[in-house]
Amino acid sequence: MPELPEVETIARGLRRAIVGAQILAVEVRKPKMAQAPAGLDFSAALRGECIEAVERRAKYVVIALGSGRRLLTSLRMTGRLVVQAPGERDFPATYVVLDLSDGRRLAFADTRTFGRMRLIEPNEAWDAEIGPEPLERAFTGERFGAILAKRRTPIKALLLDQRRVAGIGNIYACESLWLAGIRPSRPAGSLRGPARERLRRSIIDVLERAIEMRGTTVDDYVDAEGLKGGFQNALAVYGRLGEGCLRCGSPIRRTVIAGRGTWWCGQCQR
DNA sequence: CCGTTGCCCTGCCAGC
DNA sequence: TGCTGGCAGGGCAACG
Repeated sequence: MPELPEVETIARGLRRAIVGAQILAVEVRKPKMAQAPAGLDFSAALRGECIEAVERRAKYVVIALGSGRRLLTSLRMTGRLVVQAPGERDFPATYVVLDLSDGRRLAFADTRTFGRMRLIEPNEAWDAEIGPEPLERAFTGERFGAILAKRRTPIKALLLDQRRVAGIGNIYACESLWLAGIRPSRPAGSLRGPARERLRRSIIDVLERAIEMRGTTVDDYVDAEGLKGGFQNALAVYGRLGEGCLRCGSPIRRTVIAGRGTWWCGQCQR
């Protein structure tokens, strides 16, 4: 499930691989997965574009194009964005293929077809509603405090809300709350002082360590080279129902918050 | 405005 | 063995 660390890993891999390449041809095999602004044809608009940069914003891979347009990719749960050598076989469920000038291909595959590519006009403020990047300087204690203040929603639900903080998904929400020793159901606004600062630092720490280990592969995730991540071996709570807490030994519990499975330690998360 | 619920979609797996 | 139902979940729409 690509979240911030996985998307960051993919974006870094793509940056090395495809910046400077030109898009020669585009094949869309499932039209709903390749969206363009009104009046534009996705394939025709991309044909001939140069790839100038690859960035990440929240859980989106952002490919900056010569025209000033941008190609966004949202991988959702099972999406893959992989660079393939000439003649290499398709991944299963490959739905959009960009043929590059050097013969390689950028393939977008997704078994569950929840993922999307979306072409964005140069001046479109597509990320106006998305919250601050937790690994940037602007994610200060003061800013985090303002985001949590007076919110009665469970802190776990708030962390998953991309309008509040960018890039955190279910795995890293669970892991950050465990590291900070905070119960996932706690009202966001009840976190103040040291607990709130512990959570902010835990979010940053967990995301940075996960990026170092090239993300978490639970089942599907692979990076731009098709390689699995390593952080699944460092998970403290996610998916560990009934196993011992790494801090206190009591069994990890599972509940549902905001419609998502939530793993946590009833003993040391308060 | 705010917060919650349901839907999209397929693969996997426990249970019968 | 083969089927079925439940679960996995990011982002969005609909609802109260």
